[in-house]
Amino acid sequence: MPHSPPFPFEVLSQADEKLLAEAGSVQVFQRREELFLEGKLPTAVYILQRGKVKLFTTDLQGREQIVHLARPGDLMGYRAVLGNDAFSCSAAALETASVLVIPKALFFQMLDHSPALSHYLIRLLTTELRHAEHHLAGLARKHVRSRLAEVALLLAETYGYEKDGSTLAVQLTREEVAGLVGTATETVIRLLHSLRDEGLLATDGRKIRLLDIPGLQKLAESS
Amino acid sequence: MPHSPPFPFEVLSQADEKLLAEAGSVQVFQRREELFLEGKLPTAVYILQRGKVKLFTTDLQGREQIVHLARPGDLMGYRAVLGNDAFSCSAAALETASVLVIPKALFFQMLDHSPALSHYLIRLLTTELRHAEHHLAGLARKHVRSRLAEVALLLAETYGYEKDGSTLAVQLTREEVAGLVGTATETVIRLLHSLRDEGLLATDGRKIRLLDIPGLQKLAESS
DNA sequence: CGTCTTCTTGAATTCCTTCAATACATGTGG
DNA sequence: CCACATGTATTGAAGGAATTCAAGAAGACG
Repeated sequence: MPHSPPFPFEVLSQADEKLLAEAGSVQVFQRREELFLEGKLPTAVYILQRGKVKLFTTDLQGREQIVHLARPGDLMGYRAVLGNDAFSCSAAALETASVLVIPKALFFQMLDHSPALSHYLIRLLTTELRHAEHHLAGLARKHVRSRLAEVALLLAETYGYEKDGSTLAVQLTREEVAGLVGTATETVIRLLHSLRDEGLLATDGRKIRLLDIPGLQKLAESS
Repeated sequence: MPHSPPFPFEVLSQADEKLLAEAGSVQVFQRREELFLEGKLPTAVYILQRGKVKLFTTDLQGREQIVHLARPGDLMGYRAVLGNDAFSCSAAALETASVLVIPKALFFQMLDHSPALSHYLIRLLTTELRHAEHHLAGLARKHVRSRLAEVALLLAETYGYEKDGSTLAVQLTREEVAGLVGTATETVIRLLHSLRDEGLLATDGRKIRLLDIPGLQKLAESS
């Protein structure tokens, strides 16, 4: 369900934009490179400019639970900064990503004299919270099978399709899909096959084609 | 994990406080009475003054998933209002609750000329989002057994204890506990017995006494 | 080409759900 | 205050869903 409104450079004053250009920096991360780590103290907020990034927590057994998928325009790390707290999750690039890094002090400065930015942040947080709660209610009650269908639709909604109009424009390992669904890698594999057998989707390595969206939606709603 | 900072009347200007006194109204709800319903359009935000309230969604099979427990000082329904959207969950009193009802227009008015209120809301949303994500990661991966231990600790953290210092100051039906944990009522019953047999807690009807908090914490962390 | 990661499959087991039946509690109207 | 109706709690048994472990195949990558 993560699809937050993109960061609105429009809400920034000219002065802020200038500050940003001076104090902010653009960094590039390759697949698997980490932008920041769960438990560390934040020094900046991050705006994704190009590429794809996953936000995830790691449990004691070393398994990843992905809590958010970011796309260009998304603001990351701002919760730790706002709450003056350690990062509650880690962030890593899913594919080459370029990121605008805004030092903490600058972010607060901008926040202080921009009511528009405050209001934007409130909207953003509201959206994310709604998604988190929806996700939560789903995880608690639905079978893994339904959740997998939901994740397939989520990926489509978040990153869209290739030119063919049906192949997901993001490629994840089975393990990463498992981290999204909240299940074991083996279960993802078996259930992907099961959904394939029912004609809901097709797989080719890490490529996934959605063949029957209404069918997937129905499955995602059920159980 | 819901324990948001209480609504700070201090951040309100004198003018706002006056408006609130004039346009706001206090309503009392008995146990099971609903403050608002999932899917309906909001007309107000709600500040809990006394009592306990659950926020929950209902799935197709009619099972409730509790997404938040509110306590005095908590603001409710503000997300639907902010997002100009239908309520994403319902709210019902767990015990007699008195609630300050603030009409939507008034809330926006207050928000518009109070940066302090904006900043407060940002903090509030940040806190709730962190809790939601933590809850989410837990639900996805942990066994029901661990989640039940977590819920017991959550209830203690949220509503505290009776005078004896160990009995939870909130009484829920087994079904409500199941709605918090995300499981079936029967499973809650069986696992409560199992935790009792291990000396982690004791039950007497709907009263629950926590006997071994470190033990419960250890269990909640694991699996 | 060989190594390392990722993917796949099978089998056993655990955990949890569901259904069904019964006990207990609670509260209401007579 | 009792009798009954309703809602809640409990227990057993059967079945199903998903995890775990183990082992092998396929793919990626230097």
